[in-house]
Amino acid sequence: MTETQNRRRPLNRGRVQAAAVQVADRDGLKGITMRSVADLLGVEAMALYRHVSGKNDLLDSLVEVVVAEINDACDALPAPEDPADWRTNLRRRILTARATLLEHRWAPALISSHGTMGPALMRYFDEFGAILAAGGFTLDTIHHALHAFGPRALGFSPELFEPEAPAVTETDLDEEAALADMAAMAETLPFLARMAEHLSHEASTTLGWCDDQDEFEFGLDVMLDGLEKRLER
Amino acid sequence: MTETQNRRRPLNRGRVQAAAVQVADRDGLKGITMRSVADLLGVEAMALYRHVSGKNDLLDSLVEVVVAEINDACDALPAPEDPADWRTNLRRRILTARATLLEHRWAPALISSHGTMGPALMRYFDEFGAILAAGGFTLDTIHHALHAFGPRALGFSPELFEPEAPAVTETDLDEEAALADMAAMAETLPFLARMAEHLSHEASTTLGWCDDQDEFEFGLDVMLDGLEKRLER
DNA sequence: CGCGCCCCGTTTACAAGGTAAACATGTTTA
DNA sequence: TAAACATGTTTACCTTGTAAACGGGGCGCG
Repeated sequence: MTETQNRRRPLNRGRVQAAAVQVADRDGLKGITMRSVADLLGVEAMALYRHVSGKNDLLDSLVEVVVAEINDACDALPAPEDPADWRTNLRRRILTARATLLEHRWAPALISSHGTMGPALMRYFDEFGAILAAGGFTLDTIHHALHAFGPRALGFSPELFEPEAPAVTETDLDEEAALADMAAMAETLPFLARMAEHLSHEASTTLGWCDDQDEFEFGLDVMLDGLEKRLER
Repeated sequence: MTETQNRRRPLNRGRVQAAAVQVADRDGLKGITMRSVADLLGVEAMALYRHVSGKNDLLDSLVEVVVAEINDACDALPAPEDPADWRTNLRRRILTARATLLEHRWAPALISSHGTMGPALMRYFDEFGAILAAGGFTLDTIHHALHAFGPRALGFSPELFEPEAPAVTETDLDEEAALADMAAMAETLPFLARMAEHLSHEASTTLGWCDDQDEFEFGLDVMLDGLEKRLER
């Protein structure tokens, strides 16, 4: 019966990519394995090599797949009311990209580690730059801005400190140890100690310690403010 | 004779880390292999496991090693003239960190991919935050700023588009093909086409297309400007 | 002094994963 | 219909991380 399905749907690059995306969505980036992707397709690992030249090629192509999705989402946006309002237009585009990425949590890491610039990425940046140009920035400034944004242009910012597996069961936050930590910290890390205390006091206002979306928008707006200052008039 | 040297210098965590750094400096991150590191030490791979709990542990610890180096460099800096001049002080610290990272080109990728927060990193951010605090920022704003800076706080910004192996020999920039590309690009990517042309015209001013250091400082200053605006008075 | 224990590196072995090469089978073309 | 081709399978190999058992030398304790 798997055979019947195989006959029905012959393999092709698109199906391989789609399967890889599915695997990544389920098991994360490390879950992507020639064999795991092949399994999902009911096929042997070596079969994939007819359609991708190797794992690297597959991974690179996944970046393009995701960015293509982003482009689609951006295309679906209503046309900007005021083309000269670069700030609103850029912000909207970036947050749209972010929304798409949130459905593929593994994508940021992939994008960061694969410095390839395919057609989809180019198109994204073409329109990105066009928005800035419409806002009155010079080509030079735009060029710098593209570098300055970095991954933020695509809607994510690499977090230096990601918990990965927080998993602190209630019972194991040992009060005593925590206090000892605090005391030690206050000595060697006076500032962080102050901040930790401050944050724990108002922790109730936000969900968890740091709301990713909030942090992202804060950083984005800082960037936009800084850029605005460079708009010569 | 290797034996003699082994007897002379018994293995320990520090030497393992140092060897790993050396390998990475030479062959890049992917060059770090239990066996390659062991080889460099004149030892078998499994010997490393007495001092490191696994490759992951080794890699994590390398982050700390590098950041410790950064901290040393920052400690060697003369004391700030004006503690309230957060902008100058922060800028100096960040650029010092960057200078250190430039000697370990592999470090940024490592740091980005290992979301661990060891003592060295904590110390770095402790002083980082302290500078902002001395400048008059609220704890909340500082917290946001730390997120907003992200890797830039350590002196690097993830480049979305890294050439990796530029390697365009003079003979193979086929004039004809290049023009065809340009034409095709002007159609589908009008903005990038404009920018490419503009940049190629003034390419002589900077070395190569994009000067990393310049780009970095531009982004940094944009960020600082944006932050300055959030300094409530 | 000698015996046993432990520190530390070695040997051996295996599993996971990428991929080359030969092969089989069905489809298309001459 | 036979040859060429496309597509997936089988086998096999290599690299790399790591578990487990081993060995030997130095040090403390009887």
